[in-house]
Amino acid sequence: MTVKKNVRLIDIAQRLDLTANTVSRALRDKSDIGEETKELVRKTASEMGYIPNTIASSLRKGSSKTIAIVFDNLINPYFMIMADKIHRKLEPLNYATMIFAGSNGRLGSKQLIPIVSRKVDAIITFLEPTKKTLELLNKNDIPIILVGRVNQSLKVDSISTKDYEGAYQIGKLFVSKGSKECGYIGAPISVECSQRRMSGFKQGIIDSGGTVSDQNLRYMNDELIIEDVECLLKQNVDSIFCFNDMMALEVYSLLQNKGIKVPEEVKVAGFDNLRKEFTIPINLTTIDTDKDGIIDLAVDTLLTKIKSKSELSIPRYINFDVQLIEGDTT
Amino acid sequence: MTVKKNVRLIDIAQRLDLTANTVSRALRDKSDIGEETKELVRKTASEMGYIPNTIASSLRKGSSKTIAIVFDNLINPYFMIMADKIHRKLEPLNYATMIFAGSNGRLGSKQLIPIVSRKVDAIITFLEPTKKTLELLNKNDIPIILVGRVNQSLKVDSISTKDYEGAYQIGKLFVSKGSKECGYIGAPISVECSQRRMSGFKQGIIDSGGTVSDQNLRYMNDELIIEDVECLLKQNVDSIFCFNDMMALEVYSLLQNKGIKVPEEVKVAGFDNLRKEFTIPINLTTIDTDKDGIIDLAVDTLLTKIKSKSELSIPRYINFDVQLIEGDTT
DNA sequence: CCCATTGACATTAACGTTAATGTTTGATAA
DNA sequence: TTATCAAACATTAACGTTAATGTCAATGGG
Repeated sequence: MTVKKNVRLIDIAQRLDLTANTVSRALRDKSDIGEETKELVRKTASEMGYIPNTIASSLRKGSSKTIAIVFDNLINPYFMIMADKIHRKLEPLNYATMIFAGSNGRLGSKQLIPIVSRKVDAIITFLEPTKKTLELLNKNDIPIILVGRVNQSLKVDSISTKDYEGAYQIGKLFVSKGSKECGYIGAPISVECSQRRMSGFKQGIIDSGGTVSDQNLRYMNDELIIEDVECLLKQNVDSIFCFNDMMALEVYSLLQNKGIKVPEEVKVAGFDNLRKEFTIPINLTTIDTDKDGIIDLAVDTLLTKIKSKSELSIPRYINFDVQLIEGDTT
Repeated sequence: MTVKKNVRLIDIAQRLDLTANTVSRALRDKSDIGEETKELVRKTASEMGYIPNTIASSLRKGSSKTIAIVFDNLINPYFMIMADKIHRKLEPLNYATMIFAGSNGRLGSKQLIPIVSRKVDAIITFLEPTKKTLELLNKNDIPIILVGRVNQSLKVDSISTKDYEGAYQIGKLFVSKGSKECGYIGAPISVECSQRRMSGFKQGIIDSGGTVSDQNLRYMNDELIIEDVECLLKQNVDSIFCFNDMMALEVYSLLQNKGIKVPEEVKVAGFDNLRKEFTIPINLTTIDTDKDGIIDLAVDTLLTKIKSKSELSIPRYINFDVQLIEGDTT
C-alpha cells in the first residue's frame, strides 16, 4: 500500500527540478512558462495524480469558487428546479454549489455566518435578506441576488416575474369560464409577491365583470390549507387561484377527496408551471414563468459582480414576462 | 464608509495586546487560556464583528467542515427529500452541504475531482461509485457512503432498503386484489436494486398463484415510459408496479389520459412513499422506506468515519425494513 | 530557600497555493 | 561591442489559522 499522501505542486516540482511556482503557473497556462515545460508539467501532474487543493488556492486568492444557494425548504419542486438549473450552469465553470437554509422565510445575519465564513463568491437567495444581512455582505464584498421575491424597499438586485400580470390573466380566465365567485389562497401575508398576485387577480376579475369578495382572498398560515379551502367552499366559491402550483395541487387533491369535480364545480389554477420540468399527474392551469431566463440572468449577473468587485451599483429589479397555460382544471 | 476589511484573529489580538494564537484558543475555549481572557476575547470578537475564516482553518486543519452529496438529477423528489434530511442533520453540527452531479448514473473519478479538490470531509452518494473513484477516495482519506443502491460487489458502505421484500408484498397484493396479468416497469437494467425489486415482485406473484410473463418485466430506457405502458397494455396487463413513486405517477397520469380507470381496470403501485414528505395529489399504493432511519444511519456512520480516519474497515451493507402502504390505486 | 510544577500566555512554523518581484541567459539593436 | 530586452525560470512572502513548542512568573512542597 502506498503512503496516503496527496500530491502537491512541490512534489511535481521536485520531480522535475523546478519550483512550485513554476509548476503552478505552468498548469494555469501562464505566458512566462516555456511551452515544453508546460507540456512536461501537465504530463507529470497527470501521471502523479495531482489534484489541486482548492482550499489553499482559495485562501491565497480570496475566492473559493463556490456559490451559496439559500432557501427555506428543499422539499419544494420550485426551489429544486431552480437549484438544478443553477447547478447545471455553474458546474462547467468550476463553481461548486452549497445549499443553505434560511429561517422563517428570511435570510438573517445569523444564518449568514457559515456562508460568509466559507468565503463563498456569491449568494443566490430565494428569501428576503434582512438589512443586517445586506450590510454584512457588503462589508465582506459578497454579491447577492434575490430570486422570485422582489421587494423594492430592499437594496438588493432582484429577479422575478410579472406577478401582477400573470395573476390578472388568471382572474380574467376564471370569469370568462363562467366563474361567479372567485377565491385566492396566497402565501403568508409577509410575502410581497403573493400580495402582487392577489392584486392582479382581483383586478383581472373586476375588469372582466366578475366578483370577488375580500374575505375570499386568503393568506395561508401554518400550512393548514384545508381550512382555507373549506372556508372558501362555504362562501360558495367556484374557482380557486393558488399562490403556486404545489398549493394548487393540494387544493385539487382536497377537492377530489370531497367529491367535488374540477373544473365543472370548482376551477383551480396555480403559478409556476412546474409541469415544464417536473412530473405532475395533473394538467393544471397555471402561469408559466421563464425559469431558465431568470436563472441565466441571475447567474450571469453574479458572475459579472464577482469579477468587478467592490463596485456597488444601484440595485436592479427585473421582472420577467409570464405566459398563461390553460390546463384541464379550468 | 468603513474600510472593507475582514476582522481577523490578529486584529482582535492587537486590540487586546495578545497574540493571534491566544485569541484563537480563547475562542475555541481551550484549557490553557484564563477565564477572564476568554470572556474578554469573546466580547471583543463579537464587538468587532469577527467571522472566522473557514478556508484558512480548513487549510491548516485539513478538514473543511463540508459534506458532498452526489446524485444524478436534482429534480427528483426522492433525492430532494434525502438531501433535505441530510442538510437538516448536518447544519446544527456546523457542516455545510455541497451538491454535485454524477454522470450517466455513476460517480466516476472525473466528477470526483472538484469534490476531492475541495477537501470535503465525506461524501454521501446516491450513485454507484466506480472502482477508480473508490481508490481515489481511499488515497485521499475521504469516507463515502452509498445510499439506496446497495451493490455487494462494491467495497463501499451502503445503506438501502429491503427491495426484494417490498416488491414481494406488492406482487402478493396485486394478485390478492384480483390481478390476472402483472407488469413491472423498472429502472435501466444496470440498476441493481431495480433487479431485486423485479425478482421480489415476480416471486410474490408466483407465491400467490398469479402470473407474470417475462416480457412484461421491463426496463425503462431514455425516459420514454409511455412506450412501456403501451406495450404492457397490449399484453392485457391489469396491474403495473413501478420502480418508484414518480414513475408510478407518470403511469397513472398516462392511464388517466387514455381513459383507463385506476384501480378498476389497471392497478398501479410505486416504491418510496414520497407522500410522507411530499405533496402528491394521488394516494398511491407504495412501499414505505424509512428515509429518516436511512439518513440518520448514513450521516452517523460518516461522522464516525471522519473522526477515526484511515481505519479502513470491512464495508457494511445494511438494508432497512419496509412497509406496505395501501392507497387508492389498488 | 531552592527546585519542580503549573497556569497563562508568546513564538514559530506549517497547511498548499500564488502574486510580486528577482535572477539568469541568450538574443537584439545601436 | 555593449547596453537593452525578453523569455524562462527562481525566490520570497503572504493568505488566516492552528499545532507544537517555548517562556516566564507565581505557587507549592520538602
